[in-house]
Amino acid sequence: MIRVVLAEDQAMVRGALATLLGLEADIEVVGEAATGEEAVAVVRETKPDIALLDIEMPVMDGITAAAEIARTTPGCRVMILTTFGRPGYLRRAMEAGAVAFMVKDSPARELAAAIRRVRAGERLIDPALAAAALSAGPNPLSPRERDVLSAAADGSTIGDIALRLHLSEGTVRNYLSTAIQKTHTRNRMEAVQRAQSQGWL
Amino acid sequence: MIRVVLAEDQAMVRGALATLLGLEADIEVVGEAATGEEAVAVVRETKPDIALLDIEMPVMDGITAAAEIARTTPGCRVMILTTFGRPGYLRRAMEAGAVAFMVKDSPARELAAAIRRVRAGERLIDPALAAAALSAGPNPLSPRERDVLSAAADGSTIGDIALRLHLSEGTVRNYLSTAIQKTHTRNRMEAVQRAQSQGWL
DNA sequence: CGGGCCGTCTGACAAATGTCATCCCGAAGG
DNA sequence: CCTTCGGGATGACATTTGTCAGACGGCCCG
Repeated sequence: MIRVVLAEDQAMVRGALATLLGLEADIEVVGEAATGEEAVAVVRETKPDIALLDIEMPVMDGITAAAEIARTTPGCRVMILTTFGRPGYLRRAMEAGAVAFMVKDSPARELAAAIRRVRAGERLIDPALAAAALSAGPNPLSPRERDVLSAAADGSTIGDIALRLHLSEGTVRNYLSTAIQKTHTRNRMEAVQRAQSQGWL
Repeated sequence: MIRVVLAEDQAMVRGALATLLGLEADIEVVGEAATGEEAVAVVRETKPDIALLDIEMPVMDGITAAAEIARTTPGCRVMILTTFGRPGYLRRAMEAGAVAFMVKDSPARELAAAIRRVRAGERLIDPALAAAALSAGPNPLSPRERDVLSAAADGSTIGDIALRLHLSEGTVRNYLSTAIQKTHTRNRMEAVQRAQSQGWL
C-alpha cells in the first residue's frame, strides 16, 4: 500500500484527485491539506510515503512546504503537481528536495503511474519542461530586486513600494530599472509579467 | 441516467472530475472537451442533459461556449464550474443562459448533488457570490474602454496599443484615463487588475 | 429636432516613471 | 590589500503616463 498525502487548495479538485487515487488498489490517501502549512502538519502526523503538493496555495506555497517536509520528515518523498510549468518553479522545487514535477495538463491516468514510479525510487520530470528550465538559465534577479518587483506586482506606485519596504523612492526606482533591464523588458509591468511567467518571484 | 458533457482545459482535473462523476449511479459522462469550441461540438453531437463548463479555456472561453450551446442545443442545461468567483463572470454567465454557477473551492461531493438539482429544474448560484455580483453593479466600462484596457493588460506601451487597435496615441491615453477613473484606481496597472478581478474584461 | 453618449482626434500640462552617474558601506574573494 | 558585488542613497534628466479641455461626427431617444 502506497500512503499518500494530497495538498491542493481548490476543494473540488482535491476531492476529485483523492477519489481518483483511492480507486487504485495499491494507493491510499491518508491525508489532505488545503495550504502548505496544513500539508507540513499532516505529513508530520501521518508519515506518508509520498506528499503530492500543488504550488499555488495560500498561507504557504507548495515549494516552501516541500523544503519544510524534506527537513522534518525525510522519509517522505515530495512530488509537485502544478498548473503552471514555469521554469523557475521547477528549479526551485528541485532545490527544495522534490523528486517529481508534473503539470496538471498531463492525462489523469498518468498520476497513479507516476506515484508508483516515484515510490520505486525514480525521479520524474517533464522532459520539455526540464529543457526549458535549463535553457532559461537561473533567476537573474537579486533578492532585493525580487522584493521590489513583487511589491510592484499589484500596481503599487513607487511611493507605496518605498513606504512598504522602508526604502527611499530613488532606490526603488533604481531596483526597478535594473529589474527591467535584467528581464529584457520595457517597463515595470512587462518586467512583472515576465518574472512571474518564469517563476522568478 | 443524467447525461453530462464536461469541458475543462486541464486534462488531469478533467479526468479526475469525470471519474468522480462516473462513480455516481445515476450520472454518465458522455463527452469531454478541452476548449470551448470542442465543448460546443461535443454537445451538439451527444445532446446531453447537462454541459458542465469551465470558464478559463483556450480558443473559446466557457461563457461564450455557454451562449453558443444555449443557441444551438436549447435542450441542454449549462452549468459553469470555475476557479474564480468573479462578479462579472457570474453576470455574464447568467446572461449567456447558464442555470448554475459554482466555484471549484466548494466541496467535491456537492458537484453531483448540484447536477441532480439542475436536472430537476433548479437554478443554483452561490449566495455569497450572487450578493457580491449585485452589490458590485454592472460593468462600468464602455466596449472600447474594455478593448484598450485588455490590450494594456500585457504591459504594452501606449504606442503599442495605438498601433494594435489602429488608434491615435492620444485616444488611447484618453480611454485609459477614463478607465482608471471608472475603476477608482490610480494607474493603468491597478485598473487592469481591478477589471480582471471583477471579470470586466 | 435637440440632447446625450460614444468614438475619435488634438494640444497642453503636470506628475510619475525610467535612466544614468556617482556616492557610501560592508561582506566576500582573490 | 584591492576588487567586486549587493544594498542603499542622491540628483539630474528625458520619456512616458495621466489629466483636462475642446472639437467633430454618428447614433439613438425623447
